[in-house]
Amino acid sequence: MLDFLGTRQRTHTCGELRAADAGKTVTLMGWVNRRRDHGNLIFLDLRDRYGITQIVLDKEISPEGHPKAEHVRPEYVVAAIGKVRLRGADAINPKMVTGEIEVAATELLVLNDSKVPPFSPAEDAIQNEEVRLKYRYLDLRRPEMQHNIETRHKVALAVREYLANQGFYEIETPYLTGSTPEGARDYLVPSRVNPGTFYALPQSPQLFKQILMISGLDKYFQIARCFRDEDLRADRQPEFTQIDLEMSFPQQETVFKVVEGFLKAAFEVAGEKIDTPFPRMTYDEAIRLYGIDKPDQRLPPMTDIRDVFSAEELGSLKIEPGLPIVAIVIPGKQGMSNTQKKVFGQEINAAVGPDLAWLDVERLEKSAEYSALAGRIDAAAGKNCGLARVEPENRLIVLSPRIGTEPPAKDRLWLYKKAGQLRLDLAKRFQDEHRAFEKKGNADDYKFLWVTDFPFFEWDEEKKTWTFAHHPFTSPHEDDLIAGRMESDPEAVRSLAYDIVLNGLELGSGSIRIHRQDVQSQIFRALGMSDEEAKARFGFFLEALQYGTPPHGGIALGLDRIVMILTGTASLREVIAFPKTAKAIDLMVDAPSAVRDEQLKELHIRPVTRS
RNA sequence: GGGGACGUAGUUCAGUUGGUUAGAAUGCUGCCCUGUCACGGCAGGGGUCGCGGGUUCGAGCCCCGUCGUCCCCGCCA
Repeated sequence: MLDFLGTRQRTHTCGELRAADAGKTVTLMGWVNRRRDHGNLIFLDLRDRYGITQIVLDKEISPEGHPKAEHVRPEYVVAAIGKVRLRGADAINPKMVTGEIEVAATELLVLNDSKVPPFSPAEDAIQNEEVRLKYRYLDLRRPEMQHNIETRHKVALAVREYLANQGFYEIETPYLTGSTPEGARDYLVPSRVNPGTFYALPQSPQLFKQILMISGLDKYFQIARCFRDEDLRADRQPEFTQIDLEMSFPQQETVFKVVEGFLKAAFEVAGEKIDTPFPRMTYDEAIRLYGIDKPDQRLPPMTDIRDVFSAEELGSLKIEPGLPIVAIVIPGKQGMSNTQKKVFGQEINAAVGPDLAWLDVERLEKSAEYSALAGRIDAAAGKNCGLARVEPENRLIVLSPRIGTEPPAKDRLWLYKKAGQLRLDLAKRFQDEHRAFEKKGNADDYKFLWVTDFPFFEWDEEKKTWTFAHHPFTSPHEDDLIAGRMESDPEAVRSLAYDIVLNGLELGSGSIRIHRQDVQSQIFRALGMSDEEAKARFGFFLEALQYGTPPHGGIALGLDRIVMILTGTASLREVIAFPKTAKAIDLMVDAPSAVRDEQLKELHIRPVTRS
């Protein structure tokens, strides 16, 4: 039998009563976390967002409430009315913040019952993610998830507050819109009143925020939902949230400062201190030192050690001339048994492939012929990594292209990327030994980095053409424009695009935009895009550009990823209230789903069955 | 699109070389218990071994297919 709430009101939450509250008459409401039945004495742990408080039902104190408590089960919703009292010295629970007190109930209202849940919110996350997602409301009751959602809220609020104080306006942009210039697939929404046409859900508010600058709004931000119909990953959901901003008349550094400011504020509300400003690194440097455009600086960089080899050594070791020789340090990795070394060797062989040779400097050290070389390698790599020495505290692997190797292995970029991948694979493989990925509770836990000077063009191997590396409204370096490199040497043109990287994760990406119509046309021409094509895709925007566009630029950061790092979780699903599976399915609402024929007809859509 | 891991009770898992009636813990149900807090004690119930097909005298176990979840590559610039 359920009780009616009547005019009862909650007086306190389940997380706030302390010893100082002893004697107060209170009304608590919440979910039954656990029930411990001792016959004439029943304990209920009452849970809400704020915590857990122990309620005692004593047959003598509450002859009516006690029998109700006998029938109460986990996840029932109850109201307990009674007096806060101090627990006896031996009954204090030091594990609970409310552990010094309990509520001796005089009255118990059973406000709602519950089916037996498929898993208990009182326990840690179950392995079965399918069940967690299907019963998301139960999963979200777990304190851990409530903490993640709380952190997300606090971060978003801190960002809003910071940006508002810096003079940014929060402005909403449409969800029902046209295709934006990111390269991903669009989610399409059919138009009923315009047969055969579709809206696209925004991959980002890119064009709108630029138009807001043309509109003279000066500083814009939005915590914006974005949609991209691409295959998913642990850190990629089909809909995700960006902290999106744009400002007029900025230099790159102006944008960096704003981002550093709100990140500092955001981390602070999550209880983490970070140092600003963040270091800067060019794209070329990132590739050379880390083999990737999003370096994880919790690990030592790579070193090109070609210079320490003598001509004879290069010859006798059969190393391809003219290409880098890359040394990779595996921190905190030393002693291996012969069996381990054998397995290790096979793993690296598989990872580097047939075009690259590799050697373990420890082996080199032991050879009479090369021990001096080993010392020089060690010194060079150590210096670059800021280490006094590499072997034997750390392990040193050297990677070089075999002599006579064919393209693509002859390409520096290919080699650096391959080495960078190996560096990460090895770091992941030995993370239990070096523990570089574990939080240490200081500012070093968060290695922020600005990566700048991205190449403007990118070679599309599939389409055999140059394509834009960022998006087509990114401004090239003025110097490269002045020097005429757009035509003469497109590969060398740098863009005013920048990424913000944290611990090897791309947090966000932005650029200074093109504000001049003549430059914009030049870019489209360089990309081989005809005036007609450009007009068809972005006509409204090109038109807008011609009405007094101020220099402007901005950035967008993944809110979900920031919260993921702050909560130390391994998947975006842990920080999104209602996420989707790797196949973009919402298991709780069962979306996407088939719709009625009439609905399709109304939308002028006919399904095609693929054979 | 490709590769990998997993799928057995509500949940977490075990299940040997293919061999009787598929087990454990926990949760669940009932009874008992006035100081527990992962309470405890006694008793009980609970299975389409993801699904379909095949091999076999016999399949949770072997084979083929399929579905689902997760991870990675491609993709997402």
